[in-house]
Amino acid sequence: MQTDKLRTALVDDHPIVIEGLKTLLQNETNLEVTSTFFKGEDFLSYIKVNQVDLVLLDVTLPDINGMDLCQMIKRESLSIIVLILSNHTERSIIMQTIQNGASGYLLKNSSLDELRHCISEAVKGNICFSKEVTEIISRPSKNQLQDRPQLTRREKQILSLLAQGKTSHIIAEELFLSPLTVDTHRRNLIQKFSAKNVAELIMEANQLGLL
Amino acid sequence: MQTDKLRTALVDDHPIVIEGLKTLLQNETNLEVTSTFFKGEDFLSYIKVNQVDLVLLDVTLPDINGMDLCQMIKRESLSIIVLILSNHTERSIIMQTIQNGASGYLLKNSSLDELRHCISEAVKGNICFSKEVTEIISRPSKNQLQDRPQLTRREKQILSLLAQGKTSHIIAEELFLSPLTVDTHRRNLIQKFSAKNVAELIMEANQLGLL
DNA sequence: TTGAAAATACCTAGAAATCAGTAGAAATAA
DNA sequence: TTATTTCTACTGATTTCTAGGTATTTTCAA
Repeated sequence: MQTDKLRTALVDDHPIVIEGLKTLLQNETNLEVTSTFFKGEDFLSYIKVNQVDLVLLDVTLPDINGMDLCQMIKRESLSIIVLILSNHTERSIIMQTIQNGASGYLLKNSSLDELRHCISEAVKGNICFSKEVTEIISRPSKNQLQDRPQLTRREKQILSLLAQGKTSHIIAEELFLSPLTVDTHRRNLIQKFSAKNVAELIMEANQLGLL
Repeated sequence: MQTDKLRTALVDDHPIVIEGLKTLLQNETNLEVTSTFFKGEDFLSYIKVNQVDLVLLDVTLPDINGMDLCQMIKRESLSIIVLILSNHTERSIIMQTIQNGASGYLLKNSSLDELRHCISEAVKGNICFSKEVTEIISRPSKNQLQDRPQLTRREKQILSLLAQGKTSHIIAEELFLSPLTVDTHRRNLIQKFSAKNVAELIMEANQLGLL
C-alpha cells in the first residue's frame, strides 16, 4: 500500500447513495473517499491518471452496466479492488460480476458492519458477500429446480458436437455413423428440449449448464 | 445444530486422501468424520437414511462428477454443507460448483488451517475459498482476455432472436425488415465469431457472456 | 430372459440456412 | 462536412436442417 489509507472511489448514479456512503465511511480509519462518479465512463477516464485502491460500484449506471464496467476496470488495472453495491438480487447478475473480477457483492441495505467486513476481506484478497447475497447464491437456482431433459450418452455426445458447429455429415464421419442416424439424434434432442431448432437447443443447453 | 459435533462425510476415490483427511481431522473438536465413500452413488444412498451436516467432496469421482453430485446432494437435503476439495484449477469448474450450491472450494494442497477456516465460514453460512482458488477466480478469465467481437446494435438484437430459435423469416417480420437483410446480419455475426453456423455462434456468444 | 430403453438406419419432401458476391441509403463520428 | 460504419436489400446456387414417419438391432436392468 502506498498511502496509509485506501484511496476509495464511489460510482453510483444516485447522489443520495453517494452522499450516504461518504457520510458512512468518513469515520473509517483505513480508507478515504477520494472521488465519486455518476457515470462509468468518467470513472474509467479517472483511473487512467489517478490512483485508486478500492471502488464501490453500482450495477445500474446510466452509460455502462456495472458488470461490464467491472471488467473494464480490471483490464485497466488489476490492483483496483472492486466491490459491487447493488439492489439487484438476481443470482445471474451476482455470478456475472464475480466472473468479471469483482471481489464481493453487497446489497444496498447491508449494514455498515457488513460493508466494513467485506472491505477488509477484499483487501486481504478474499471474495466476500453480504449475508443476503450468500443466501441467494446458496439457494438452488431455477435451472436446478426445473428438471433438465434426461439425455442419453449418445445424445450428450452429439449435442456437444453440434455446439461446435458441426454438420450431421461431419458428426456421422467422426462417430462412424450414418448421417441419418445423427439426424435422428438431433431431432430427439430438439424435441427433448422443446426447441425450435439447433440454435435454441444450444441456448437452452447452455442455460442448463449442460455444455 | 443437533449434536455437539458436525457429522462429516468424506467422498473421494483415493483411499489415501480419505485416510489423510481422517487423520488430519481427527483432532478437530467441532466435527467428527462419521462416514467415507469412494463413489458418489453410495453417498447419495447414505444421506437418504443418515444425517450428515458437512461433506468434503472431490470433483473427480468414478461414477458421477462432483459438480453434478453437489447439485443432487442439495436437492436431497439443503442443510448439508458441501465443500469441494479438488485438484482442478480451472475457473469454469470452480464457478460451476458454486453455481451448484457448494459453500466453498479448496485445492487439495491447502493447509489444514485453510481447511479449518473454510469449514468454519461455511458453517456460518458464508462462502469461502482457499487463497489459491481466490486468485484463480480473481484472475481475469480467458473470455475477458480474448477480446469479444464488437457487435452493432442490430447484430445484438438479431443474435438474441436467433438464440430463441427464430428463423430469418420470423425475425424479419418482427423487426419489419426483409428476410434477406436478416440473412446478411446473420452472416456477419457468424463471420465475426468465426463460427461455422448459428449453432456454434450461439455457443460462442454464451461462453463470452453475451446472451 | 424378457421387456424397455437406446442406438441404429432409412424414406420423402419441404423449409431454412449458408456461401459468395454486390451495392445504395442512413446514421454517426471525426 | 467528409469519411466511415452500419443498416438495408438483392441474386443465384448449394447445402443442411427439419418434420413426418417406420423399423431393426443392441444394451441393460429387473
